[in-house]
Amino acid sequence: MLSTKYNPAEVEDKWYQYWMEKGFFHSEPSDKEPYTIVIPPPNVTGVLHMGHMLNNTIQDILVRKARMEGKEACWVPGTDHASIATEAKVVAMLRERGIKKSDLSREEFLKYAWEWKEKYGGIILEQLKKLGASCDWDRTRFTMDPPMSEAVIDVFIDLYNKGNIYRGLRMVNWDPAGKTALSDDEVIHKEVQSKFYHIRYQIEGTNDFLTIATVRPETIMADSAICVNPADERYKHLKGKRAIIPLINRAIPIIEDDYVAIDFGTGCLKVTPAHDMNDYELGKKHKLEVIDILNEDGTLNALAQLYVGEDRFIARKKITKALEEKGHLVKVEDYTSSVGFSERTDAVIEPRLSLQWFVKMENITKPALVNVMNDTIKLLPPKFKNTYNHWMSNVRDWCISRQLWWGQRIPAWYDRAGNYVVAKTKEEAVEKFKVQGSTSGAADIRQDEDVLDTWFSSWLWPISVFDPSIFGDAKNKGNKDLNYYYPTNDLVTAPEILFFWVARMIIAGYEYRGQMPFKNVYLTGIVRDKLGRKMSKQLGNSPDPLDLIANNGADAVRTGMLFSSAAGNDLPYDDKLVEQGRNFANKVWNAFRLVKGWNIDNSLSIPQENKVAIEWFESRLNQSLAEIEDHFSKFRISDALHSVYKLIWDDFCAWYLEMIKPEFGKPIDEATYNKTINFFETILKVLHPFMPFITEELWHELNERSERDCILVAPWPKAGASTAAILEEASFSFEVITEVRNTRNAKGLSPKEALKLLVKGDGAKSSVKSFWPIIKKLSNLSEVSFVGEQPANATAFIIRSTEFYIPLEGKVDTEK
RNA sequence: GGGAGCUUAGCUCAGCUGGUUCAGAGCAUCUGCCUUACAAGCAGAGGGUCGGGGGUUCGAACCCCUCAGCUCCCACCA
Repeated sequence: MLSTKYNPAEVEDKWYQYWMEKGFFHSEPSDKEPYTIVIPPPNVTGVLHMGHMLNNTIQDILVRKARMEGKEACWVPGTDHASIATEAKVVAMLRERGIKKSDLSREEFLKYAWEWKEKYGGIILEQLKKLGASCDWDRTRFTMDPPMSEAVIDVFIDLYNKGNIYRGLRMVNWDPAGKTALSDDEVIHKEVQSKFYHIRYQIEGTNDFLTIATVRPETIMADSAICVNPADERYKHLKGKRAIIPLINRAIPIIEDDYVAIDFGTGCLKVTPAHDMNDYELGKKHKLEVIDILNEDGTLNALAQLYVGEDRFIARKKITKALEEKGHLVKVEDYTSSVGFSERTDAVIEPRLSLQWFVKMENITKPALVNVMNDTIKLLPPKFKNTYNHWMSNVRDWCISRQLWWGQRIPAWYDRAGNYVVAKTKEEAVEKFKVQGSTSGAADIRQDEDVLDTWFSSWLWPISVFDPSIFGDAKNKGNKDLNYYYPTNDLVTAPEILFFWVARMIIAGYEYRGQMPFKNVYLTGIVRDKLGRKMSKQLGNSPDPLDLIANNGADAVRTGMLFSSAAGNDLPYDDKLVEQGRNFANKVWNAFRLVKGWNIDNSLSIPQENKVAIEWFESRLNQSLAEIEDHFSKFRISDALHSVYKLIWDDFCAWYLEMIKPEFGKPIDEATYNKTINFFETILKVLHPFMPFITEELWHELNERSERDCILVAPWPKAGASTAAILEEASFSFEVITEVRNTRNAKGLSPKEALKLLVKGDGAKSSVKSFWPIIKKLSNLSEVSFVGEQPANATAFIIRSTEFYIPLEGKVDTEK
């Protein structure tokens, strides 16, 4: 006797292993139409969280459906080296072991990092298997696999040779204590009580003054201009004049820019391009001088003229005093501002200009913009097109150097004089120096210390997973895999990386393949908790996905996640959803138990009502299949699941099975039974992409199967014709049945009395002729007779203009 | 500050082209049922000024204007 409860634990691992053993997930180029997805590679040291679950469930659904449709389905898995996040984790791990990164050489640090990667690198992929992800594991890639890294270097060199990579000044977060640049993620912003100093500058050639407000008076020696808003009436008279920096008496221009807020501070802004991110941009725009007055340890240098060698904060105190003495300090206000601190040394971050590597975007972005706007590449939901357009039309050059060790090291080499060449190896670099007339040998040159931005490797992902060898070699058209699988079909990812990653993959796709990397981009929402907060480790508000799977089964978790996740909308997660998924699996299981328990009598002929039931369900099934197909074609995956859910729970279980169910202990006729098995198989197939495990299990329970006859490769059912008439008749009949049951139940009446109370018609012309036996069966009304001759002693009831008659006398079956 | 979006039942949301699914679904709540597949179930019920106001239209949850509230992304304030 089969348990009334479905037990996923007994089933899921078994089938996953079977699929793997039989090689069902593996794909090779073939005659079939390819269907390809590349996974958004999770951080190599990451663990599975709810966002991954949602994302990968959607991908798996798409891949499984494509596989059933007879396509050559290929889902490429892999991981990302995620330089910042991984390096931070390794640093933290070392710290726990009492090792400071600063005490290690680059080589030693990288050795630890690779050890860490080897140890934890595979975890997340193993977790995806528990979810049922049907990836082609033979194709697993890592963004720092040697060939993948080589591709990244090739691209750098190629773009450099084409003039699309340059060295430029950029503000970085400088840690004066650690004497190192920090990535944005290593900076902790804190609200700090500070002072707002109002300082007056004399206007050249007059006895007038203007007053600026600053929190950093020690940087006035680095000022290049004073800026006011052109619309500011107060300062119209200053146009074209110059102001004199107090104490050092240097004259600087007064410029106008609407960047300056009229109502903030005094409306006059001191522009200090060397020591403020915004001022730098402003300085660039107005071609101002950049005067860097700080040393790398945060002390003032000779350019400052004053307080040379003093620390910036000491200098601040001293200069404030000096300004006050000279009458230049108008007032000091309390002010709260956000200040960046070094995560490593807790020193106040100094914005510092340094030479970084940039990708010049204007030469390579155009096809990426055009082909999204004209829907060659479709963003789903399309609302993201606006955002994309706005961003791509205003792209800034991409700073690709990162002050880290974990990643692809920039292939630039410097000689002692500071000249540089870009070359793949040291030997090549020496050669290039030689060509330039430099005498630097291998011992004289050193490689750039920085690594490349993680996205500079992952933007190649859809190409390099298939063939990493094509970059920087215009003649290389790529291998068989690349030509077969590229462009891929769908990309499923989170909207927050639309620009970081998606846009850049599109750029790289056109630059290196002259073709889009994927056709559709499905943007999922963020998984949130009940309070609407993003699920995160810190908050501890995320359930452990593996626990969820262990307790409810992967099928339940997959459907649970999908029940409420329209594309691009956030998913408010609730355990109830998984429970609903589990209940659904159980419902399917019990439907199977019912059918499995029937005895077949092949001498029985098919009863009329079963014929009708079959005809109806066939139509209803086809109607649903068309609906499901429509949802899929528009990437309404959640809606597709809802349709499947309704088809199975309501139509198949609640109506169809009840219609054909033989009386207890009695056998079923063979024709009905066979047809029912048939239907069951079909609904299992459409359910398979959502619930791969239970469907595979039941597929094998319903029939004897050969070794490779698995539901995951069973042909996807196509919608046939459905007859409107029978669907209409059925829905009307269901109304009648429901009315009869309800009226009687609600009022505790006999059917006879109940029918008198039924709703009167609304004018529709409907027939229930062929459904009459079914109505009688399902509403337990053996004595009710249908339209036509009104029997003697009968009373009529009407639903929607159709009359029914019930005898006033005689036995009315109320007991059943 | 720049951009995008949201507001429909207690909760989460559908509602796709303005008109036969038009006021819906699931969950939650309440009522009655351990009924021979399923209590992880079945049969029912209640619950709404479709954020407020104005407009266009024969007709508005849907289009326009406006007000209010919320969310996200980017840039971050001398």
